[in-house]
Amino acid sequence: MFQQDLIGWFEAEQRDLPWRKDKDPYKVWVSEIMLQQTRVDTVIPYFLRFIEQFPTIQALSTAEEDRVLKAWEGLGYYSRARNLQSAVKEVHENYGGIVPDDPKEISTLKGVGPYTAGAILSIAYGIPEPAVDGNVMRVLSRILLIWDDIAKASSRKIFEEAVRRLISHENPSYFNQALMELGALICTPTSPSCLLCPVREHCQAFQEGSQNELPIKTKNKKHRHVQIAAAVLRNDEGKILIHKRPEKGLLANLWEFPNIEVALPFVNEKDQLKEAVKDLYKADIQIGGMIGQIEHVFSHLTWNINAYEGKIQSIEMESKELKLVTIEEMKEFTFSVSHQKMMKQYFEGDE
DNA sequence: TATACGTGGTG
DNA sequence: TCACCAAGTAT
Repeated sequence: MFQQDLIGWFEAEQRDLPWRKDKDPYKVWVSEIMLQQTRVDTVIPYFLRFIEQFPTIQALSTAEEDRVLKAWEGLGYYSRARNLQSAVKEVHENYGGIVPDDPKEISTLKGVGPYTAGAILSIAYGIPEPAVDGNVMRVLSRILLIWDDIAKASSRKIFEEAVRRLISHENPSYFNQALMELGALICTPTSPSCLLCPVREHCQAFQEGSQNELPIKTKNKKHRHVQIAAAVLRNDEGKILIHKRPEKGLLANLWEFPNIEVALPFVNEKDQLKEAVKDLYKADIQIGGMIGQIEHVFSHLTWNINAYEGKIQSIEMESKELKLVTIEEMKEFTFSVSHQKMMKQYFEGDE
């Protein structure tokens, strides 16, 4: 029987992962958010530090957002962290600190979409709800010979219906986790290990030899490139000017060095940056030499940063989004990896 | 429905 | 080198 073969394999072969130590709905929740579009090996150290720092719903709901972002620094998709804290506060205040076990209720929480709702409900509460991620679509497309394009949003419900038909009501937690684990370890995107697969006898793609043609997934478009000019600016005390990014959009609420998107060609960018800093931050600055050129690739765009050093002649510090900090203080603020690269270039050239 | 949203690993 | 990816969600 398919369910038995799948779950039996999972019981024998599952990886020893820190979020599998218990079924605390809060910890399951944190792990599922971190694992969105993110590799297991990357998540492990973040999960351990995060749970150590914020062990309970109570702890996370009362934490400073800046500390939460700092704990997330380097993990990417930072709105996950802010949505998680917002949703945890909601549970703390309106659900008595108990993660709801109802599909409709849990789905109203920020950052909890159809996959995460199903994952928490099945893993923490043993409720037979589908948890369809990329692994599950890949595995089931092969087992059931489903040729729909998994890149299309409309395909997910096809797989959810399949899971509703197949899911073990005896152990929905292991059933869902086993599908994902199988996708991660055996039924991989390229060159799946069908000869090691515990359910190959149930797999229609294996029977007809089409496992390498599935799943169907259309390609994404190539992304755009953006030219950035940025500067590490110090005043006569040696303090460095940093700026908090807007609360929406790319790298929301993270800190950065003053920078602009270069509209006009290369030659003027130092002047453009100087003028922008004057307008935006009411600062008179002098931009000096280049400290580095950084390419930073996001999922949907690439930044090509020309980074300069510079001096602050005068500045009106009014805005909360602006700070002059020492190098030591700077470590307390959350920066994107692109700006960490700048920092590194600057300090390597500073010796 | 399509696009914005990060990062580091990989064949 | 580089496209593709890895336990998706919000808008």
